[in-house]
Order: sequence, then C-alpha cells, then structure tokens
Amino acid sequence: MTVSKTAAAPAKASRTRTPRPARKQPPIQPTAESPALQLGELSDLLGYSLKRAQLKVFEDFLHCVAPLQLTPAQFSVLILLDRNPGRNQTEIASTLGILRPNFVAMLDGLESRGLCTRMRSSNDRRSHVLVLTDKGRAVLARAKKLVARHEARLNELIGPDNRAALLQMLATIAREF
Amino acid sequence: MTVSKTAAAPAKASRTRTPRPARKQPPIQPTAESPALQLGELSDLLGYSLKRAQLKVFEDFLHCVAPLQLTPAQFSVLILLDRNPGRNQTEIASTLGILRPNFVAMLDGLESRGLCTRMRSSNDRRSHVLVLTDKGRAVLARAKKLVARHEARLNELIGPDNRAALLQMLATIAREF
DNA sequence: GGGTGTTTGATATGGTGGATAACAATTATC
DNA sequence: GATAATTGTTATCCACCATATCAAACACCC
Repeated sequence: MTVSKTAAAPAKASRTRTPRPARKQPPIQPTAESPALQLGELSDLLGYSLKRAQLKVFEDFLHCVAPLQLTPAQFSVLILLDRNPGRNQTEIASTLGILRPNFVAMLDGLESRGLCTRMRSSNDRRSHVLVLTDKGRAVLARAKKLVARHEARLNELIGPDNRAALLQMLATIAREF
Repeated sequence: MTVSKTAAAPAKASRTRTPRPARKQPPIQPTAESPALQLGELSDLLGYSLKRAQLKVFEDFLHCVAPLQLTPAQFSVLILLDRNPGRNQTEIASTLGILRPNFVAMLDGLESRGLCTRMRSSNDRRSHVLVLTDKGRAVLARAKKLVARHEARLNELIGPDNRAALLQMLATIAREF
C-alpha cells in the first residue's frame, strides 16, 4: 500500500507546489521470532491515536483526491474561498490556522494553476480579495465528489452514528481544549 | 495562552533537540464588521477536525510535560524502551512509524541527555540494543504523571465514556483504514 | 494636513519532521 | 567463499511551521 507515486514528478516544475508522495516502509508484520512490541500506555494516550488516525486519514485523502493534485490544506482553502467570497488573505489564512507568510506561497501555487486569483480591493488597496476562478470552482466540485468517497469509506469503517459522535468530540477538543 | 517560551533557549545548545515552542497568532475574534467565516463542508470533514484536534492535544501535551522537555515522540520512545527491553533501533523506530534514518538523531538527543544508551548486541554486532538508563526511567515516571494530568483534562472535557469510545474509534481508523 | 502607529501582503530565514539514496560493517544464504 | 540482505549512519531534499522585517497603504489624531 501507501501508494508511493515514486516515478511521478519528472521535471521539478519551476514554482508549483508538489503535493508530496506519502510514506513507504513495509508495515512490519510480527514474525515468529520477533513478536509485536508492547505499546504500553501508548494505547491509552489520546494524542498518540489521534496522530496515527490523522496520518491515515490524510494519506487516504491524498490518494482519493490524487487525480486533482490537491492536498488537504489546498482543498480547505478552495472550500473557504467558495463559501466566503470577498475575503482577503489574512482572513482566509487565519481561519485555517495558516500563518500569513506561509499562505503566500500556497496561494501562488493555486493561482499559478488558475484555481483562484488575487484582486486588489478597491476599499483597501493593501489587501487582496481572493476569488475562485471558474476552473477553481470546477476543480472544487470534482474534489468534493472524490472527498465524498473518501468520507464514505470512513463511514463504512466506523458507522454513521459513530462518525457523527467522533466528529463532534473532535470539534469539541479543537474548540475548547 | 500558547505558552510561547520565546525567551527561553539562550545558547542554541550544540546538538540537543529543542522541543519547539508552539504556535502563536491571536485566535481572531470575530468583530462586528468581520463576522466569522463559513467553514462549509469543512465542518463535516473528518480529516480537518482530526488535524485540528491533534494539534490542540499535542500543544497541551507539550505544555504539561514542559518541565521535562519531552516531545510526544520522545515520550513514546521512552515508553517503548521501557516496555520492550532488548530491542534495536529498527524495531523501536518502525513500530512508532519513524524512519530509521530520522531515528538516529532522535536517539542521539535522548542518549546525550542520559536517558538511554545504545549497546552493541552480542548476537548481531550490527544492531544496537536500546536500554533505558536509571535517569531515563526516572524521567519517564515523572513524565507519566504529568501526562496523566494532561489526559485528565481531556477526560474532564468530553467525559470518560466518550473518551473511551473516541480512543477506540481512532485506534480502529489507525489500524484498518 | 502631516506625523505616528497599524495593517496587509510579501520576503528572507531558520527550525523541524519526513523521505530517499547511498555506504560500511556485519550477517544470512547458497 | 561469493552474493545478497540487514543495521546503523550520513547526506540530502522537501514540506511545514514560525519569526523578523519591509514597503505600501490605511487609521488616527492633534
């Protein structure tokens, strides 16, 4: 597994963000002479399972949405641009927890792919109003469908009710912890 | 909050791993003229909440265990060394999802702090048997208590039953997704 | 209206984690 | 005993995160 697109990116595109391959490394299967290690209190550490689960989910996300070459972060930006027209970089970045300096290169990538554009605001000529292009909207629409299949797999794994409860708990932690 | 230990690390210690500060950036409070942005389908994206929750939990972990200067990854290594004596670097690293090359510097850090040691195996003189030192065991014991308080806060937030269910779902995702 | 301070996008830079290739020493295999 | 595989290691690259700083534009305020 792990879908290593090893022989992909050929030319090292000048400025576009390459959406990283994923990890390899054979998931060691405990043989007879070397049984599985004891995780100890790690199995009860919420942060540990959280991280592990997050990595798996992101990995599957990348795999599902690979045809569109979108990372989770890029996808989240497109969603926000679609739902919040007229906002500037600071607003979009900060709601996603992205620092403004780091958001610049990210936008460069999306803009160079023709998915969105920066327009100088007429009210405040410092800020850029971010707008999805038609292509951006089209890509987002296709991405949503691929992501839906990704989420469906999760639904299938843990069940719809559990998924809703899980989502709510995670949101609570993210909000109030 | 966010416990930025800005003025801490004074001398840029030669080789020791500095356990990173944490993010700053004021959690923008929606003022009157700029209401909160719409997250749209992001609120239903499991990966999004997963990532957000994971960051919060790790942040709190770092804060709680700050007196011992242990990162989640380092803590997990200490736990594994304690529970699995006689194992080598490859085994410890791979069960934690750490690539062997990256595990070298990590072990260097722990060893330079006197928390563990590498011993050449007599059976296989290529491999290093990893052992916790007494100091390592002591630090681990103290760390466990600090981590317990960290986990207790989570318990308090979402409730013991929910926490158990959450843990199980995350483990399922990490295992079978 | 002009100085002072702030905000916005941007650049430069450093740190940290993750991933691959390659290597010497050692061991396994045949 | 030659060949292949494994172990720890180094070097290197890329992605992500964080800080300081800057010019342009704006806000304020006397």
